[in-house]
Amino acid sequence: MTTSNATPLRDTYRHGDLRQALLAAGLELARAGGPAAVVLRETTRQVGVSPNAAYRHFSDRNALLTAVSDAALGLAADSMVREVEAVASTEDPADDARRRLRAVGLGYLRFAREEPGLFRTAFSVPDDLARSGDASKAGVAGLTPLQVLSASLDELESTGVLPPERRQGAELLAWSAVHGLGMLVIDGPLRGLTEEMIDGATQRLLDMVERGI
Amino acid sequence: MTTSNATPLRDTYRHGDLRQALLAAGLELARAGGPAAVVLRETTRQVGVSPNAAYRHFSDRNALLTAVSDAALGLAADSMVREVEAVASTEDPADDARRRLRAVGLGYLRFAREEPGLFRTAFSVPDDLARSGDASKAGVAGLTPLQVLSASLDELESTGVLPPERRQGAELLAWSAVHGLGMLVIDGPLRGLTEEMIDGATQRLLDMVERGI
DNA sequence: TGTACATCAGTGAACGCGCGTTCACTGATGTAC
DNA sequence: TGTACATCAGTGAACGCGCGTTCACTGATGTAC
Repeated sequence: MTTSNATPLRDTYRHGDLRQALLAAGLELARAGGPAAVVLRETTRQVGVSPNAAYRHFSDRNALLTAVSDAALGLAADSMVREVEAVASTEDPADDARRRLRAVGLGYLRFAREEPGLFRTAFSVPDDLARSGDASKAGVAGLTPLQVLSASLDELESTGVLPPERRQGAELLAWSAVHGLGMLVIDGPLRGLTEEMIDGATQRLLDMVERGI
Repeated sequence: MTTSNATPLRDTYRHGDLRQALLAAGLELARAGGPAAVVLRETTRQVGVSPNAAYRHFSDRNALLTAVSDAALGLAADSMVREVEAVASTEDPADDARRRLRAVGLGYLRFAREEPGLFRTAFSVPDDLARSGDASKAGVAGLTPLQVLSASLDELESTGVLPPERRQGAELLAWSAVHGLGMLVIDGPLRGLTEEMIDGATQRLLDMVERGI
């Protein structure tokens, strides 16, 4: 099964592009039910194809889930980028950088709250920092979530807000804080909080990151 | 099935205490394989009892998983309490309080790293803040993880380290930071980090919480 | 104290289900001459 | 341009598996008289 994860060598298929169609169907299943809902047979059913047809494009169920998970990470990146781009620039670059870092966190948490199924799927496949910049995990802007965060932290450093000695590894701190709140809010003990409470907690959490990073 | 979740009315059973035995077996399965490994049939197999015997003590598989999850939370609380108790008191109560809050976080992260299967199981059953103090989630000290954290924050306030206006909701901030790091480290993109790197990240994360809470 | 009876924890067998995966195949498409 | 052939995306049928759950039961234990 050499073509399973690679770009197909031909560009004509009976189906059109079954790989893409399966991926899209898998994403919808993940959106509605998280990683466990990405069932190979159901995915093919959605597309209207026999179950084993999937094996032409994915070596097994796990390869499909990984592809769906990567795509979900790309969508998370999109949400983050969208929030960052909504920040208007002023003549105070340091303040802009600060507000953009907050936007990164806001976009991440917005994604977790609006698409909990995709959020859980994005982090359901064990990953590695070394692969957190893979193009397969990038959104439409071409950046992965980690890269969006890193770029924001770079800006924070270059504008003098973040001292250089605190720059290295700062990703882990910001990411942890925001990831933890996301997890606790969608699945965990903070599930029962009202929208307003979550908004408040989010702002205070971003304050903490800004102050403590 | 009225006796499923309650304490049995009789104290003699053929098995001794099947409910407890199933719970213990479920915990071992969770320890090794996370929540998905808590399979009802496998649990009864471990105990040496027929599959349907479990239905005398748990209304269904989900009730068993919930009980296992609660027990795992209790073990997390134990780990936190152990770390807090290892902090020697000095004549500086404010510094003691600070170091004890760090110990709370350290115990939480130690549990996540040493028992990833139990950690994941503890947070696999959707919960509610209102139920985060239930006795079923308490460890040997009688406290749940949230209660251990709250007690530490109370101490931080009473010693004047944490201003009263920042006390409310401070649980969410500390919890999020530490929970996120735990999740990212055991399952997520930070899985590949060395022990030393995780230790370093932990210290910096606790610095951030202390500074930013 | 002895006996008859009720309780109910655990048994044994079976169920339907849906899953992931494999097999031998078919027939539309692309290509070489 | 026409024909023969090779490729290979998708088919149809089947598999073994282990799951959660239900059924009618049994026989040891506790209890009432």
